Amino acid sequence: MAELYGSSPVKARRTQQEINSLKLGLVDIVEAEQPMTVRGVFYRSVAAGLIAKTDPSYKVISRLLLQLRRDGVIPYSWITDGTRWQIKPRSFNGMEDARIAMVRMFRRALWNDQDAYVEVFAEKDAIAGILSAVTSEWDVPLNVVRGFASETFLWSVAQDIIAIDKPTYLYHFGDHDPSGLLSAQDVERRLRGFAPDADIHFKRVAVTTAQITKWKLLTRPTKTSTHHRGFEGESVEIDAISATRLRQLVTDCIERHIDPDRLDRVRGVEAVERQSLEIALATWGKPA
DNA sequence: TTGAAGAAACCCGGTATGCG
DNA sequence: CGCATACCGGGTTTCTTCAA
Repeated sequence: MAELYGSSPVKARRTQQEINSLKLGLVDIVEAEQPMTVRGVFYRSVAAGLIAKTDPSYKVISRLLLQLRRDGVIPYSWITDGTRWQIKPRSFNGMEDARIAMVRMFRRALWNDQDAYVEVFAEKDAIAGILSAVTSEWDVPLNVVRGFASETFLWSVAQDIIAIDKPTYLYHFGDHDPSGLLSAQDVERRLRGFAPDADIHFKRVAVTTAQITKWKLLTRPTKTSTHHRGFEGESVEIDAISATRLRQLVTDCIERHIDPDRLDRVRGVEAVERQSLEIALATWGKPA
């Protein structure tokens, strides 16, 4: 059996051939699921058995992805970095430009007419891209926690929940490992603390032990130095679940709270309003 | 040359240890 | 005993340094 890179106690260097086949594997992964984060590619590589889940291995992946992009093999647009951002006011190249943008971005708040309110939580950036494809479509907030949530962040989420004042359904996506479970529990506990009167229903959607057996997910040894009390068995990264299944999971979570008749009505109103907006703005900025 | 390791930036929880 | 601190665990990305 081939030794996984990085798992050997001997620091064996990769040959050029091994590096090349690793690169081919990376290209396959990125091509299939782009856009994704460097971290996301790393986890997918682990799930695919390409590399061990260790810090050095992560660095190898990140370096190879750098090369592949600089060499023009992988387009830059296929790799995303949600941790750096730009602050800039929205500005327009004239009124016509503004008019087009306004009509395009107009959306009716879908949940105003629904009896429930939904938010989704992701433990890490690596799956945020996958989940956001669905949450955006449904106008659902996606909260990316990054390990353990900050007090600041949870407080502001709680303020939204309090203000909306409806039965609130929170769905959490994270790893099946001691800290992952604790982090989810911690999000729930602190949110309830900040919004004690809110009607909150919190559910950890993934990774569950049922999913591990049902989908035969790739496991890794559990680190047992902290947080491990009461945790049995191997750990599983949420990245081991395919993007398709993850998308299906979120879709199910969200759609069960949607009343289709009311949705139809909102969509109808939205279409009419967008049209009105277009008409109203048609002469905007043009000489009478 | 390049792989491995360390550092930097930031947010956390839990536990062990030592001090007062 | 209670508190502060250190260190381990969880999350992300990139750059620099050192050794083979």
